Amino acid sequence: MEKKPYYLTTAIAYTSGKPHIGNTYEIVLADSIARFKRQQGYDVRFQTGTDEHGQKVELKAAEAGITPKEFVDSVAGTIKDIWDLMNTSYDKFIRTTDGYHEKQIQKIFKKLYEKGDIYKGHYEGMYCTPCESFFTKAQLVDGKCPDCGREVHPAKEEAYFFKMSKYADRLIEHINTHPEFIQPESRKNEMMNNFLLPGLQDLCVSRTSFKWGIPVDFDDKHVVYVWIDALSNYITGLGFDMDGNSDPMFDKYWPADLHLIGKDILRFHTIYWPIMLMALDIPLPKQVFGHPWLLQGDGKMSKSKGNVIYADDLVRMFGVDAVRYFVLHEMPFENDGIISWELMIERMNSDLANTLGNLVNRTISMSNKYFGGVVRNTGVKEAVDEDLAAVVTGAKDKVVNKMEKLRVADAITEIFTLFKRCNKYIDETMPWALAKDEAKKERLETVLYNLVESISIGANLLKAFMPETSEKILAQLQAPERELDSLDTFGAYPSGSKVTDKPEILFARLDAEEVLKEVEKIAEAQLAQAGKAAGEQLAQAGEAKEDDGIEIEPKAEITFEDFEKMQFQVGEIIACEAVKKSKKLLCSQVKIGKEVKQIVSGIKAWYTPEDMVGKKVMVLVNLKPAKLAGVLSEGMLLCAEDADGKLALMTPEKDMPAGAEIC
RNA sequence: CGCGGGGUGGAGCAGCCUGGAAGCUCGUUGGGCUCAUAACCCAAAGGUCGUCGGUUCAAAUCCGGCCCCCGCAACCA
Repeated sequence: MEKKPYYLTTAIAYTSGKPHIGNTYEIVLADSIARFKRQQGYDVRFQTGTDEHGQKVELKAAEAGITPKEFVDSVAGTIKDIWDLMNTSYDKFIRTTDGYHEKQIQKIFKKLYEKGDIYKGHYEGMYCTPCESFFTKAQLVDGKCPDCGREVHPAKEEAYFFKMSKYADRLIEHINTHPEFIQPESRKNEMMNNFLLPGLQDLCVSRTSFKWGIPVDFDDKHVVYVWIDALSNYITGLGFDMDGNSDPMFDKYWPADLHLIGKDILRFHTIYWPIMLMALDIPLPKQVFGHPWLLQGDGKMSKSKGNVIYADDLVRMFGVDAVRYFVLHEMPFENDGIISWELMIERMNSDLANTLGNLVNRTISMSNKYFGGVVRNTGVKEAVDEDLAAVVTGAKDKVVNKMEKLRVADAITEIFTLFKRCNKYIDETMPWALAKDEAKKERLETVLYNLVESISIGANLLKAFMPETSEKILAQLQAPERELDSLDTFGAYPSGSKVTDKPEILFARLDAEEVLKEVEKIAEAQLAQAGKAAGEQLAQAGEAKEDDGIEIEPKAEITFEDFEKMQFQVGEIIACEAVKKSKKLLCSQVKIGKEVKQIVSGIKAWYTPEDMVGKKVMVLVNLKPAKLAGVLSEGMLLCAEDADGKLALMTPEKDMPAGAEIC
């Protein structure tokens, strides 16, 4: 019988640095789905990879003093190592710097251009000539180039645009007629209401401001911008060819059954990508699942706080399958999940060591103790056996149903319900009591047989999620691997088999204190590294500071003339209110000399309007007025900002009258 | 009135679409057991299901107002 193809992909990881556990979650989730589908008899193709172009990579490489290619080779290697460490079974690891990919991107771009869906236009904004860069007004720092601090001027940059709106109606129709297309469904409204229904903007699909990208072959000033480049990996990785000479694999696996991505890039996958495919006359993927994030409980992960959790640290301390179990189990379907070392330890001890590991261990020990390891089904049944068998044989369908809905965490829970039932069965039957009575010996044999059989079924179900553990359990029980479909029948364990005489501890209980001590060491190492990097930057800036001063990008030197252009004065805040419709803005009336200026500032998170009134602050007064959230702002209140983005207003050290010049 | 998600025993979550005895995991307390990794099994305590109001014989669930939290979008001059 021909196996049904199943093609699933993860997002390709951006090669700007080492991925933390949150990034790693996606590949593990995808892997469990891929393995499960294989178990169900599908011909699975599972693709992942790296997105390697773009300005950020170009900059990071320059900082490191190596070529972009050298940089991405190194980071892609790290990413692949972590994917392999997590024991993920991808069939294809694509890199957007792969030759075949780049070639097809150029063809796709050209095709879209010839078709008229991509046109040459202009990107308007503020241009910094020396930096050859475009900025929106919002990106400017004090009206100047954010990179070099020099003057910018309004200009147009040539760029290619994709006519998104042309396909919008077709896409809306498709989403409405395919409710399963966007998962979870709650996200569907967000896409519709926010982007599709208000009308799509044409998408800028090329850049001239950096070089590290795939050149547009008919206009080599331009490189293809991320959308077309990165998204297309899903087809180029199958050997798609724009000229019609696609690899047979493409016809076999496309359209993809599932794109598994983070919820943050849902928009690109449910709007831009489908529209691109429509323009190319390629069928759309069947489903896009925007999974939630795995977040750290105590604030954002940051290297400078030393609290970044990486997969390799976790694996070193807990083992691969424990980490797989944790990320899969802890992640709910729609909301973000939380990871912390404490939670990790708790799961490890309670679920893995106690419920599962101990169950396997006590079962094997009893077999050895009472029957020299030989497990026989003597058929001496009692009523309790039926409930056990019902729970055990019912697990398969439950797991299949959960997986059908991509409820991976729930699927795992079902399997552990099975193991818990086994523990209960031991108490119900009390094998140690049976062992004391020679007449109950055969009953005892059946009890142990039932346990071994139940655990075998559970272990087989566990295969997709914790492959190594599954294998270990089956090996210790001398149990054969079984087809998924057969796991709803009880009694397939070959009677008379002999379990191992030396049961290996599957998951050792961990002492929380000891683990947390290790964690301290990791944190210190991270801090040291962050400190080192910071130190280097400080040295470069030539202004070494004490304690934990923060570093910012140094700007280019300015002349006194430049400085003189700016006028700073002391202002007194005489009234202040929150700007409605805005989360961050406060609108202050600032008395400066005789004048009163209205100034809007993004400091609502740190000051209440009441706090503000009466304060004397430092004001940049001759900044060109602008509207913020619809409110006119005629200057800027100066603030100090720390690494976490906390702000503090600058106030004169001694009392000064409103209007006093600051120079 | 930009879009969306959420507020359920100490912690983390399910239940809400398709109203009808408030559930799961962990933790706590008491008990049981001794095969096992101080594990396993049982029981108990603990919740006005954010808040106010409406519909209904009946509301965590449906409807409306309000208060908080979190994403996205927009501006953090």
